[in-house]
Amino acid sequence: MSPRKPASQELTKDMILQEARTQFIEKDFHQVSMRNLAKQLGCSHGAIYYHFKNKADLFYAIVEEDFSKLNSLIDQITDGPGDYRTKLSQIFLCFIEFGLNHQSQYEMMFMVRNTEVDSLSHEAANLSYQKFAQSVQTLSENTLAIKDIWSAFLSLHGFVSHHRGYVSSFDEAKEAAHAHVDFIVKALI
Amino acid sequence: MSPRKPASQELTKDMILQEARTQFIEKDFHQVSMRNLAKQLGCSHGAIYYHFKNKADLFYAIVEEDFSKLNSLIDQITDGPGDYRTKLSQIFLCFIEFGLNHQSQYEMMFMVRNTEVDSLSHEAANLSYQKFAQSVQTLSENTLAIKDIWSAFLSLHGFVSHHRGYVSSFDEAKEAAHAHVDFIVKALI
DNA sequence: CCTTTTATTAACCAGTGGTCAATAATTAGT
DNA sequence: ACTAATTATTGACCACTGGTTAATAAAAGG
Repeated sequence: MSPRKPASQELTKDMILQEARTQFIEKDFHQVSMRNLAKQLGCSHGAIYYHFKNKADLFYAIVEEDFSKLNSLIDQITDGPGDYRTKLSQIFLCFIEFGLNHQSQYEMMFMVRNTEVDSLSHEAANLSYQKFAQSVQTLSENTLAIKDIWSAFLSLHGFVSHHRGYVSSFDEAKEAAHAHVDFIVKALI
Repeated sequence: MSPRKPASQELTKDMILQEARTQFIEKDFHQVSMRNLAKQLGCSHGAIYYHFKNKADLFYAIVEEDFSKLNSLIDQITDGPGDYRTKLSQIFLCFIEFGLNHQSQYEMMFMVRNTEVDSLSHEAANLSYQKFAQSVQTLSENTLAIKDIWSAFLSLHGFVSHHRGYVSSFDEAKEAAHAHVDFIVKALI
């Protein structure tokens, strides 16, 4: 009713992000609506627009945060123990695991073709690939061709983008993922 | 104004399909709206629902027709001249070419995860893969493992689904496509 | 010529992302 | 403590979306 709530009930960016994250697990970017978020948060949908420029901006904040975690994971594997080939497989599996355990984020980063989202996620997706490619490259001590690394990435992308929606987590596609990674490594080495 | 137009101006399924096809080249399933189709056709959007059950039904008619062309192309290559390895590459390239020259159709068939569309396209996508897998299998004289054929398919899918939206036709990704196909064949044989 | 079938419209429904003037709660300044 | 400025929220609005349906005019059939 009142145009501003008392301080104890005030909306924060974190509250919005938390609710958005919750819904983002079950639904994708297009299925989560600002109005339903507002309803769950007990505010009007207009209030969200005070904290975030628009829908893409809100969800990109989530995507960005999660993808920085993926970069850390890749670093951990690259700098960790194990031989070249094992590490390579680990990175590939890690990418697939991330994609299937953060399906909405993956979709927004690598699949949504949308003028609103593009400006944000296009750059971030590129950066994420750079990270991937650089790790693979250094790991192979520059023996791999750039175009082959790119093909490997696209092949991983194919696996994730196909299974998205058909499995609810990486575990359900674990075996298939291992087989696919073996396939890619075979082409690569 | 009048509730029914004179016979000369009556709407037909073909007119709707034609307009939908035109817009489907430039926009994807979600970007083409029934209302805009109607506007271009000079009718009310309700009229379209007399000819098609719903939006998914209308666009699936287009997708179905185009994908049967893909199946024919694969057959042509399989039964045509050339050695095993050349044919294999040809089929892979053909799949990519089709995907990038019919991007909206490809998206609806293999990428849209939507309850309305799923029931229709899920089955058709499966059938299309069956065709692909069977051709590759017979071509290799049953020397290839089923899981490897599946991996090859997913790798092709990764190429198409990545380039969708970034290139406007196969030609713009021709070189990259050849490199990617070589990559896949390397893993396969 | 009358009746039935068929194709169309326009109003309607529930939903979407996004904007904005009005305004109440909070904070800053004196 | 009082006032002025700032800040956060609402709810009405806009222009869209897919989809449904009663009314009805044109066409077809008897």
